Amino acid sequence: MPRSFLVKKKRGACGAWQWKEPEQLEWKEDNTVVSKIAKEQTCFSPDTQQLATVPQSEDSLGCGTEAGMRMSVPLSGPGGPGADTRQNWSTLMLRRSFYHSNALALVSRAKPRPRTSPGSGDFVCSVCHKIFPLQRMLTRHLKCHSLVKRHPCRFCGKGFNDTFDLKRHMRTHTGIRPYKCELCEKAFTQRCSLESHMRKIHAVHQQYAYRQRRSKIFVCEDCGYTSSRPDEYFLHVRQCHPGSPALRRYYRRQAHENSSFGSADCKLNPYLLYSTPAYYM
DNA sequence: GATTGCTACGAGGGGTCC
DNA sequence: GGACCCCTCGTAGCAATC
Repeated sequence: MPRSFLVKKKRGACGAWQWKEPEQLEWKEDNTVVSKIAKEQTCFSPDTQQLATVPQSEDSLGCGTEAGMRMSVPLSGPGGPGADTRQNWSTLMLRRSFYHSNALALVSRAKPRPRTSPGSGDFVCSVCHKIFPLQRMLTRHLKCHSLVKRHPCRFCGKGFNDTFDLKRHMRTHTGIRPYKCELCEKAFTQRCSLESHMRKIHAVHQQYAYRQRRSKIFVCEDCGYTSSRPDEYFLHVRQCHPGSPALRRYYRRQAHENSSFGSADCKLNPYLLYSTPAYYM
């Protein structure tokens, strides 16, 4: 039984949000989920910076293939499933406001435009006219204009463009809070929440520069175990969750490195585990 | 009603793999 | 070059509190 069934959901966090009926979702063969909300979609006009309702066919949902951003804004589902989450998780629905907030977020994000004219070598989004220095950044950005979400949540069906976003979202179901305050008993799902808490409640200011990478912590998404040491983390995963995808990724990497260095079985060597750079996982 | 603290999430930046 | 992975910041929305 997934731990998500045991998560106590604050009504405010989810109940007030609007969800979408599951039958309004279509699961594609590649395990992506796409809204079946049909004929009317909300479109953000980059020219007027306003939302408009436009007809839409599903064919136009391709990533960056059509001019104009399309966001689905289903308007049904009074009350939402927030009150039902404890009773029937199997009918969890996508939040209506997920799409709505997406649209609004893009409206708000459309305002700051640090660069208005592309230089040579820049890549411009044909939908929102944002400028990116690298092609791959534009390619990835175009996914946010698409309704196709390649990483669906197996609990609630909500889709994400990024695996990290999905992993982060899954903590709302599993209740795992890896970021623990050392000065009180509180724990948080995200580092920024902990840092905000430390700053506001304990007046502890982080000694990090803007966008500076923090010290890596390893989080077991199966049970919530955390460690700042990769050897401890992998030993835990190997002992408690031998089928973990994280472990399989680690083994793959070890196999790759073994083939490079010609060494024999070292994937169970804790010293080698410890030598694994933190960013490998 | 305003403020505060927290949750959740979108999305850009960057490193690495295939 | 695209995909993957992980990081960060910014912010909307909510409940609790003032």
